[in-house]
Amino acid sequence: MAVTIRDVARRAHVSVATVSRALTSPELVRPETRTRVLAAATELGYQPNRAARGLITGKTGNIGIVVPDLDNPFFTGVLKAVQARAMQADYAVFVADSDEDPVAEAKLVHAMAKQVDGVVLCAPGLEDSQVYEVAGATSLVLLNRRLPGVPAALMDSAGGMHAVIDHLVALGHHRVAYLNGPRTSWSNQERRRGLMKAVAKHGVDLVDLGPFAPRYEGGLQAADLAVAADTTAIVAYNDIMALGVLARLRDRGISVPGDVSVTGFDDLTYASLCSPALTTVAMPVAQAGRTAVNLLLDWLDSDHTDVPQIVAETQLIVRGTTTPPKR
Amino acid sequence: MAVTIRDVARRAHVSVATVSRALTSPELVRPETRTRVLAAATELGYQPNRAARGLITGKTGNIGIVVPDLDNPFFTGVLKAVQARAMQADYAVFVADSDEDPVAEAKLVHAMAKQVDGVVLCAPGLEDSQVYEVAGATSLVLLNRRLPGVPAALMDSAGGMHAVIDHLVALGHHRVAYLNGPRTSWSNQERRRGLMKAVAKHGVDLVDLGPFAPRYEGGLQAADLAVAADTTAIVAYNDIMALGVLARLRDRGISVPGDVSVTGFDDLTYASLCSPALTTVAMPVAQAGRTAVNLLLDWLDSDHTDVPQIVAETQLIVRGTTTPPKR
DNA sequence: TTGAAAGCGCTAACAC
DNA sequence: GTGTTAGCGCTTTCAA
Repeated sequence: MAVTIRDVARRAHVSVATVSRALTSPELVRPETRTRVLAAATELGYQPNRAARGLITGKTGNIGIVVPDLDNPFFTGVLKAVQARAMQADYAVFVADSDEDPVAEAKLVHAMAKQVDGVVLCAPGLEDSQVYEVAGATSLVLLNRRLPGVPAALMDSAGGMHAVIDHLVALGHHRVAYLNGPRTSWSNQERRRGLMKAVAKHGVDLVDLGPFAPRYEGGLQAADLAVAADTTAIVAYNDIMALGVLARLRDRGISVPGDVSVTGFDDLTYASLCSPALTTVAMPVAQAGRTAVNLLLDWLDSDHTDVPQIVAETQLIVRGTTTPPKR
Repeated sequence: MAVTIRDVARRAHVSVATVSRALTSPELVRPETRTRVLAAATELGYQPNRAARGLITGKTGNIGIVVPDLDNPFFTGVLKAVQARAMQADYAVFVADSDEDPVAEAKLVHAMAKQVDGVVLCAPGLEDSQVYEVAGATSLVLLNRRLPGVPAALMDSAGGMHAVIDHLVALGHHRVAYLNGPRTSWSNQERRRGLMKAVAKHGVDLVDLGPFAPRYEGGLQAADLAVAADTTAIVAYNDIMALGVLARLRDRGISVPGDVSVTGFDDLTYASLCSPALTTVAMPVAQAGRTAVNLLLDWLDSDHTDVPQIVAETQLIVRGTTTPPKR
């Protein structure tokens, strides 16, 4: 068995209470005692049992994150930042992958609830009411989704999408296809909102396609529909779909950007490695991940009068898949 | 506060002990009692507190996984499978990212040790002695690394690299550059082992370059060196480096595969989306991830006489970046 | 088959 | 400033 607080107490010739205090509230013990306890703890290699501590304090020192797909670099980008920031704050992190299934998303939060102080939730597919329901089980911070009363780390997708249309219009495009991600996804709604606003402003002719699975395969499928609609530019819901579109167009001998311009969204690392490199919108995932953890930690000892929702800026990255149309 | 075992006991008109038994050792209670308890538990939405249970059983119901880089799809591929398999077995999973730092890798395992029943360790940079040292802290399964006495989920990288050379030789290449990953990495050693064997067998002229950082930037840097060495084929340690090589060659106006053939390793999804698509070796990451969890779970209730090390097969994927050399 | 009670490792009153 | 003690939610003897 591992070394317990009792072993340390014995070794330092004090009571277990003093050891506990020396470790968690140093100001409550005499400096010399504290030193002695700390020395004993170090010699023994003592590590407090967090589960036992949690049982009594009600805090676990853990946070959770649930994401729809760990194969999607967008979410692992968030995850990486979340885990880094959490570790810095001395929290450990549980991950769960819902496999894009809303039912699983809710279930996973509930399952985690007992073991964490709060969770960062990336659940684009969950209904609002469901989100409120799971919010009852544990403290929640939403990532990339805004809901009244729930803290959130957001990214300005609408603004990014507006910039995409501004860019295409500037190049001379008038007829544009938008490849929808999942209809109910907050992310898709936001992107579409920015799109519609820009489209209306510029009087662009919009062909609204989909919804498609926000995956490579979805792009493969969407490409043919977009081509049939005879547009000069294809705006994909995200990079992965755009990559699928690019692959399909290449297979069909349709040149990008010669015959058609294509844009993605997210700025995944690998999207810049295609030839031509993808024009896309950079999402500040790392920043949002860090922010989410900060919000969560703040939320845990706040009176909840103020519900922070922080928006990080997106940025259009113009690369090789967009040029003026031929006709 | 959440609903406890006491609430259930009260509701079912039994003692807490009976509730506990009904939930964990059904055969010890009368069927009717059991039914009554289960009903009460369901009505109340009771979920046992795992921390409290762990305190007494010594098992946490959690496993950990530590990886060098959550931005690397290779590791998130493993992670996804690990988490899926763990959830299936009713385990929750902790993740930690060491940021490629061996010191952090060891520290993270120690930090996790108290909260998990075991950990899946992806630590290419850790020294053997360090691995044994952390193995003292908790049950370990190594991923993609073989060490006597420690269970491991392996992939036949050496075989995959041998197949790469066989392929290049068959195309007519005689002078090949190998771009090393980190020298001390087990993975690089394995790949190099397969390479050396094949090179010796075929009498290929090998230019051994590096080590380089196993990242996109490493490939950027390596490309120029490989070109200067005047080889007809470049074998990269992994796909990410190969992607860097491709980008750099494109920038320099060197055609692939016209002027030089390039191969990667790992078969990341996005490696198939470059133009031309990358010839590479598929690593069975999902399979290895699942296997790792299975091994860990088995290990937990085994007598440790048998140390399983399971090797999954790799597969050469020939795509567009390899052709016969011009000269 | 069930209940009473001890106790896992720890923190938080409450005494001193 | 420090020790004693109760008890967090649960499982597991030990009796009945």
